[in-house]
Amino acid sequence: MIKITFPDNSVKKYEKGITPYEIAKSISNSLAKEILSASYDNKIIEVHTSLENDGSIKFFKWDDKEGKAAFWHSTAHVLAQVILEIYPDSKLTIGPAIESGFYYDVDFGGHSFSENDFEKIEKRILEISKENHEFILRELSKKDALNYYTINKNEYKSELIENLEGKITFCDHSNFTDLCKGGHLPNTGFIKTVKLLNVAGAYWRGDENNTQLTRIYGISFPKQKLLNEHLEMVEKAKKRDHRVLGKKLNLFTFSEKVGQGLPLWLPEGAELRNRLENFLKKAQKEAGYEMVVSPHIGHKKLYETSGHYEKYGEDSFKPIKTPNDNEEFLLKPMNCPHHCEIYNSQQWSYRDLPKRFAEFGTVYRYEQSGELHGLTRVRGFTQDDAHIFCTQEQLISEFKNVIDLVLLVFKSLGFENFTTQISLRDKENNDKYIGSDDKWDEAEKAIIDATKEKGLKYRIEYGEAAFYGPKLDFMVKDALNREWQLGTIQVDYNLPERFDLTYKNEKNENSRPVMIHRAPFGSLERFVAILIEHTGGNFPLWLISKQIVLIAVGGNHENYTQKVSKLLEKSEIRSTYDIRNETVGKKIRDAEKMKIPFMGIIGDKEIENEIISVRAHGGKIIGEMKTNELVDYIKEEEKESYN
RNA sequence: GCCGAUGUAGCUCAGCUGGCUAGAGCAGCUGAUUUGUAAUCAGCAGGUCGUGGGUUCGAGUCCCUCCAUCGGCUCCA
Repeated sequence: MIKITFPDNSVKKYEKGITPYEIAKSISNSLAKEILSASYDNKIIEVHTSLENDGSIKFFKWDDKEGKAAFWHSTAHVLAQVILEIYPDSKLTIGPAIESGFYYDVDFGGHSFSENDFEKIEKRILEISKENHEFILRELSKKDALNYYTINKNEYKSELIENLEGKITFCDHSNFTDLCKGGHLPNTGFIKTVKLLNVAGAYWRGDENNTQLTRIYGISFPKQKLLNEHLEMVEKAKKRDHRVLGKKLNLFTFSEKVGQGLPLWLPEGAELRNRLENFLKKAQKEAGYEMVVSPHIGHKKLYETSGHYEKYGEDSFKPIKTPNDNEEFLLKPMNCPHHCEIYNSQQWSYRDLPKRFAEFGTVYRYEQSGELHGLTRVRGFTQDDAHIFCTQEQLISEFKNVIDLVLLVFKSLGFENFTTQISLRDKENNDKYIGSDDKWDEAEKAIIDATKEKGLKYRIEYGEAAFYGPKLDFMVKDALNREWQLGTIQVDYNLPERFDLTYKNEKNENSRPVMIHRAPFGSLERFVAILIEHTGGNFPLWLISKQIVLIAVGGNHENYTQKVSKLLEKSEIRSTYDIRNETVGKKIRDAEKMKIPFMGIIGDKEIENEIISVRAHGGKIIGEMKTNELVDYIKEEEKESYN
């Protein structure tokens, strides 16, 4: 007998060799029906795995992350089976579950695979699923495993096995077998509906020098209803897409003639963007920053000095030449070299530090065409950049101050669900980094301590640091759950060296300052994009371009309406009016579509009593008020909208 | 850059297997209406069907090139 502990800490004795599925069944039939996966001593196991020792068990259902993972991974197996059935010459590689669904990477050889192939595959997956094949994991020696894929001519699987230690496991179901570490459904019968979503190219092992495989994405569910719900959710999310809303709300546009990845800000969008800039300018001024301005191009030598030309020159826009071809300039891909030269324009004492130079600097980078994405990935964008030049001793406190600034920005705009990523050096491969180990250790420790102290949720990524220093990034997800980096704080030991930046220390000796790159928004473009998706276009009152629209009843009350609108504007309420010859209903509908927070109705009754009938976006009636009351009301609401 | 898909009016879309002057709704313009909390009615105008080439008696529809967009991969100073 073995002792098995349950999540509620109760312990029961079972025959040795019992499986999680049998245990579930012993508790109740309905539980057994719902069990998708299980773990034993916190290790994911198969529901048909025999338990030989004491341990603690957990069952996973559809509502658990682990349950979904088993479900989707198992579906990937059936997908693979069908692919081999239809395309016997194709080679399978890997097929994991992902956050929402699964994929399988396949080498189809020369065959071109497209969405047109989906239907027959989906149909066949469901046919097989209905046959209730059990997933059975079995162990093989490395030799036998390699042998299997030598016979079946699959060098991808062989490569995977070569890199595995210990026991190799295969998973069988129906007539299909696949190298697999485990984590499956009891049987295929659970899969009631499957939808293949798209085809993509993906390089073997994520390396672009390797063969490009065909990746098939899909998702499956235990009930048809769940699939429908999922598809509805995706449709809904698409409506929040900043590219869709940006068009509807007249915020920005792109033009083929201007060029890809080069956004054009329309008046409403530009106003919003200006307001964001002003907000940050004010906060930065309070935090001791000084604004600087630098040109959009810089001499090639500047970037040779900074090292950027050597590292990225090939992938950049080509240099601009002078008419006599004697000199070359680059569109600036970053602001730091300029700011280094600003620092270098005079001599500093340790008493002057830290210097904090800030600029809304527009930069140009040649991003690969396939990478461009609305406003989140563009070729010309404006960073809310600043560079802090400080002593090594000041680093920690400066770093913390920057975190505070980023948090202020995020809080004011209602970003609550962000995560942070600390990017450190690769532990093994230390050569590619610039600067002494001591300084790196100190800087890395400073970042980790500061992040912990501020109580931030963080994950550490080794090897993700820039070659010049470690960094802390603030990540936020978009409408479709894709993660984007917004704010960033980076420590830099390289540029002060390359630009020979100095200050006089207490002993009147030249000392090297440390540099911090930081951008709370990251870029105005990406930030606005994510802001659009977060708010669904319902921007906070302090930020939105038009706070209220005054709607004249009929076409007749235009003078009074315009007069009130001007009065509001004088009191710094951002007001507009609608005196078109249209019905009130129509004008309200239009204002609703443009997501204007407040609507003020003005007709005979209002003119007579010198009041305005106010309605909020979404239909809530605020009530009737005098102009000055309305001003106070909106101002109060605006204050609250800062969070 | 790579894999796959898409591109028809300002916007959202229809146009089946190639066949007379390419359609609709919204937006726009004109007129009527002077309106009370999410669409008043009527009329008009608007398209070298992304670009360039090809196949065909005939191309929005089939093939190729390029451009752009979308979903991924790689990349992201």
